[in-house]
Amino acid sequence: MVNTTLKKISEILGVSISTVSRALKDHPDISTETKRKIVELAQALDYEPNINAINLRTRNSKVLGLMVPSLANSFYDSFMSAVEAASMKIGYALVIMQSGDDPEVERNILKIYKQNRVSGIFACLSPHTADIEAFQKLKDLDIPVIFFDKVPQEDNCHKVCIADESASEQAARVLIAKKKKNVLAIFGNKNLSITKSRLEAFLQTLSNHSDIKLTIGHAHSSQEAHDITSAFFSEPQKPDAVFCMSDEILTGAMKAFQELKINYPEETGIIAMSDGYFPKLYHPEITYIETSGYKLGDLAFSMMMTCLNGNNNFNQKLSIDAALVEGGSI
Amino acid sequence: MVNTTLKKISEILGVSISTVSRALKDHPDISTETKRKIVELAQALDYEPNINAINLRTRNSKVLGLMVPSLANSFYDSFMSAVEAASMKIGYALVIMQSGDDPEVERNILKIYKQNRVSGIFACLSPHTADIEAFQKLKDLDIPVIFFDKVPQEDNCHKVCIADESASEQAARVLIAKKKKNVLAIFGNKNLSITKSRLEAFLQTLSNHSDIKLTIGHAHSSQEAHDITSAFFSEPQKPDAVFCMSDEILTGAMKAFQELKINYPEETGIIAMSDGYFPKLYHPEITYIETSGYKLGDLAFSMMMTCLNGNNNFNQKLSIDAALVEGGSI
DNA sequence: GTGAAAGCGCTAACAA
DNA sequence: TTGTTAGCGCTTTCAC
Repeated sequence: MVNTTLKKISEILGVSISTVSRALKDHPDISTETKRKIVELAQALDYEPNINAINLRTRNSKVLGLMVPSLANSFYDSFMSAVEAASMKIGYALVIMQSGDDPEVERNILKIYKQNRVSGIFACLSPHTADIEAFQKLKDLDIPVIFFDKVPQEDNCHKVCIADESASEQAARVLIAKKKKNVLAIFGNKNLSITKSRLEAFLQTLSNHSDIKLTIGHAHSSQEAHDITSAFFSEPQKPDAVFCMSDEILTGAMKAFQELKINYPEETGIIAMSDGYFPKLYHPEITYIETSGYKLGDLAFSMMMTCLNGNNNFNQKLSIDAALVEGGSI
Repeated sequence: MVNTTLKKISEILGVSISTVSRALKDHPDISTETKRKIVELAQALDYEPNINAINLRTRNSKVLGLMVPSLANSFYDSFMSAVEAASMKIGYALVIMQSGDDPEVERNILKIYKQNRVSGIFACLSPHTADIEAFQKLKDLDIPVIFFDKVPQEDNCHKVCIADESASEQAARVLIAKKKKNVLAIFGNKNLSITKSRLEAFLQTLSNHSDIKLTIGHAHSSQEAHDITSAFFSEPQKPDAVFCMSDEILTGAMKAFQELKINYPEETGIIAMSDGYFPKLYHPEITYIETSGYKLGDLAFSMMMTCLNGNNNFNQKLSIDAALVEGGSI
């Protein structure tokens, strides 16, 4: 069977296509009686407008693109969840595609978005993306791009991020306040800008506290975080606090805690940066600096709305503040 | 600026629109020379075909819909990840929308998919969805629907599931093999068919083992699973094994274990059904029956392909087998 | 209050 | 080998 169209309805009722179109939009010109008949028939025939025809005619689509390295990541999931919910609320559909951290796939995704004439794009870059020219070109077509989380260095673009510096500064302040003296701090991949900014602010905050012995580790996986933790707690001088830059690192460290039967917060404290899901899995719950994917999603979406409403000529980086959530682990 | 169109290219080159169209499709009719000129100019002008026009003209879109209760769920994430990757490979885009377990939102999503003239739909129902008539109507429009995970009771539809019966039967067999005598089994929401089938097979398998004392709990959240576990381990007759129907329940039970400092597998065993991510978070790792979202996604996608290729007249429920993964927790 | 007509960008049957 | 034409389903201006 084929979809109901305005033409079909107009033929059955013996009116013109434009009358049907107007009636269905509740146009004031159309008489109540005609309107009633048309709306009734449309309902009976399960009429749904063909979005493709509308987009073609009106030259704008209610579709947004969202490009992300991987769908299987709880931070991005909450980001997407927020964006999807907000989009649906205003009648936009979201086309989500994963790049697998491959710049070539990224270019391909961009092409698909262009072909689909999306109204805007949310993009989280792969660490290997050197060149954002393809993104910049979209400006000429009035397609706004909001970069999130992993954003480019360039200034002339829109980006939203976690306030990394402030967040890891807060974590460092907790360590100071709790009078920790021998801290193991585990960060992620050195090449990621997110690692760099978190590490830098962390060191900066602790720089005038020479009484704190600080050991920095870099883990590329949960397993590596486990191994690092394990190694340091086998030494005679055990750390009295562990800092974890991310959920991935936290789960690795906690597995080591369980393995070595380390009691926290008594024997040692632990603090993390997280969106809050994993810290609540443990008992006692982990104290963490909250970096919420939901909030970031909301922020990105409102920036998108600003662009879509024509205020496109600002180049701005917005950050969301992180807050300390006490769990009792330090 | 405005997008490049066939017309624009044809005007510049002084040829007809159809020549341009054919050249860009590498149609054999067009001379090599004309083809070269056209392709070059198209590239220079960043030409990308307008999908809306193509869809309108060809009456079919390369878009699939995927409806899921929530994006923030690791099982669904891996499902979506598999479906998205497979879709992209054959040039389809995925429109993901979350229902929030609200049947009204589900209806709305369906409407949007219909308006967008998607080629097919993957759907995971909310527990409250009583009536799948709206889905069945899509058959008339030749839009295949593949239900996954939470599927309707009806026979005349396509569905893919974890082999729930076999999976929970395997879990029960482990309990028997390990000679457990006092088992706490925590299941999910009673109204879900997934709970029903898992529970039924579990009970069935244990039915001729009257020496095993079995307590069934139902938890609607991780917190409730925690509370149930906590309560039962405060009794004098502590269980010697805990079975968790899902990750959500497992994490709740494990939090209780940590709180009560229960040593497993020594004091009590624990076994779960999971896709494997959460069981590996703990030490010792949790023994589980694997229910993989990726595999289910692949299966759903291949079923979709079958439908899209015209083999739509089968009503089938396919399941993927679950396997035991030993973690050392029981 | 309603209709006719043009056109969004593309494909494909038919003509030359 | 290339061009002409009609039409996909819709919106919107202009006319009556």
